[in-house]
Amino acid sequence: MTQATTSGRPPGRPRSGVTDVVFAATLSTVHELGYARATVDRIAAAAGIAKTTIYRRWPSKGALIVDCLLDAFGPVPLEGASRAELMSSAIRWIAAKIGEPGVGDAFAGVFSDAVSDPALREVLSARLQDPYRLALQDALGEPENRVLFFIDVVVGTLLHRMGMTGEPMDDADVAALVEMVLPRFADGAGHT
Amino acid sequence: MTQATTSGRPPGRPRSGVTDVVFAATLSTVHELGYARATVDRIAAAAGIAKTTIYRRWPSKGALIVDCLLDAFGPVPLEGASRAELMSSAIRWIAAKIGEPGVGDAFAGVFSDAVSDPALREVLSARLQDPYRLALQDALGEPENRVLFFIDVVVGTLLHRMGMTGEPMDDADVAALVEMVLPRFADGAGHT
DNA sequence: TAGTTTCGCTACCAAAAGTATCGATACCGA
DNA sequence: TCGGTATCGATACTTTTGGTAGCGAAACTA
Repeated sequence: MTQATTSGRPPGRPRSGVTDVVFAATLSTVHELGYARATVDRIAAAAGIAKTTIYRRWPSKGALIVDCLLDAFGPVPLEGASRAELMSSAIRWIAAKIGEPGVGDAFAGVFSDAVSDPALREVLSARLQDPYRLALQDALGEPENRVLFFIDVVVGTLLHRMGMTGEPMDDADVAALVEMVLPRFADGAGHT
Repeated sequence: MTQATTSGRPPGRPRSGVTDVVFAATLSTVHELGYARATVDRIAAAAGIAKTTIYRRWPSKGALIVDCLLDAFGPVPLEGASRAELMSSAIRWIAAKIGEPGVGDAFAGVFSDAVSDPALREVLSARLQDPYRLALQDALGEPENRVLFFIDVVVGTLLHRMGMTGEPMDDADVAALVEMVLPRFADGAGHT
């Protein structure tokens, strides 16, 4: 529950370690009620803590969701013998993550909020998109604009399906997405 | 200002023809302030009418935006000698429409709201997506799931770019999108 | 025990969607 | 010209929700 007591810890009551509980409560609440009805009050109740405690740690609901998604996603598994395998596994990985209960709704939800909130858009871009963009640039040796386009296509397609149907994309269509994207990225062909 | 007075009109004061003014006010307000700050109050003020008048015609803000988008988009220009030309022009058409001031923001905004509002999602799917889906199925002779996938890719990509950057996709990337999509749709190749 | 910080709790504010009411107005038919 | 009817603008209201303020209690250090 409490932090390690090794070195110069600041005085006062230590913060209780509730981030994991809050993340789990966030995803399950979003999964049960949808993004809009997953109010901060309800998330706090599901986590068994007070709403004010959430606002002591995260400056806004959007920032909480972004952190929650960061925790849910983790690093991209950029593995594969060839570029084709690497990109294929990355696409299937993000598709599977978005299909996990609550994750897709939360993702589409923050994305929606970011449309009319430049500050949240900045958070979303810098905290969530940039790490994956940089990892992809590094692994593929592609310029920034190509990787951004790749992300637009893959994530945009998956979120559009999620937003229009409420369900994640099935395996067959994910496979079609892989087959559509790969020829323009897997080898040196194609450019912007 | 008033309706035609030809035949059996219902008694009472006729509705004033303000839909065009409201649509224009909606787009310009969304363009100026963004989706979230384009409240119904402000839209009504921009249109020079009362908020209650808007709610007499549209049951919700989402329905208003969908109608506004329907009016802004109009029918798809499905023309072109070959399938490739037809699809290419359709993609460029929707990209250009989304790039028009206010349209992209409004589109991304309702889409966002629809994520956590099944009723609005139904409106969005039936009123906005289905007409274009059916027209494409008819023009291309493709099954429903293929056309839905096509729409997911094209619209999803364009909206993701709009949502992450706040700016519509530029011509070069739209061209890249066309080149990516065409080979999997323009001929009989590829299937889900 | 004194000092410091976080805790939960309650109350609160502001914004915005949507509703209710009411007098005024515009149209029809007689 | 005069009722009948339905819409108009205006105002006030309810409800929900993100976010803030203040307070006494609890947890930790020295």
